[in-house]
Amino acid sequence: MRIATFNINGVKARAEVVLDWLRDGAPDVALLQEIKSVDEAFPREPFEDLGYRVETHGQKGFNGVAILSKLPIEDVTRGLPGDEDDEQARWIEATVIGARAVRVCGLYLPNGNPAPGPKYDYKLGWMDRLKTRAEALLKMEEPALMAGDYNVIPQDDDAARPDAWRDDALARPETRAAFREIVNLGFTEAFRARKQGPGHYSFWDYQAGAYDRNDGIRIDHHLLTPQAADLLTECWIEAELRGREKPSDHVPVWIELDA
DNA sequence: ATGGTAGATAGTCTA
Repeated sequence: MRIATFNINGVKARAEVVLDWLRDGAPDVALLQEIKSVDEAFPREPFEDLGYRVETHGQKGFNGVAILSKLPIEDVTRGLPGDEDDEQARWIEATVIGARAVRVCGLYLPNGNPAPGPKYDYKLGWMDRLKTRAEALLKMEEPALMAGDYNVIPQDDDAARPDAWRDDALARPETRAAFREIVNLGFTEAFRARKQGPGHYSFWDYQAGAYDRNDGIRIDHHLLTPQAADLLTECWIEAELRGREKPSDHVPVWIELDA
């Protein structure tokens, strides 16, 4: 089972790019972030025509997540638990039925800038709720993963210019600590389980020729429960996509599970 | 120091 996470930065603007990408790579499951569309406006048909079930959790204008799956899916839930008043569409879950059943959570973690401030408080509060959901996933003792745009640069190695991000909401010490707390519950960060060292990025800003200068950051991650980590065979970043026509500012991050 | 770009939307907000 191959699963990719991809912040597409708007499904209306990116539909053709994403459809071409799906035709080329044919992931079994695609977790999409920043669909920037309400559910009713998501262009389901061309995705269904490629053999994907389409489950969306959108809102007007911003945010929004989706799960596309070639495999059967069950028990879809929307919204991160823990705050009834949170109206931002940033979380969707489903159980994907392959050779093994895998609980798949797609997430778009708040950016949090400017920090400090109310947006940063919302980010840290959201991460606290994420930790609670993560603890519950671990207790199931089944293959499960949480993947998406975390808006977290975990370590200095994950940025081309770490000093430029030092005070940013994506890299502040409180952000990194909250991310570590979740990982250290017992999750495997798939990419770092497969590859160490600097120079691996999943996002390049549209501005100032960031991609041409390889001025990137690695903020899109797969966190696996121990039972899912046992099934991990590969993890890779499809950086090449950033250099094509009309790209998203993020690129897909893939994992392959023996499931 | 500022502005540089992109998307959704319809004046700005988010990133």
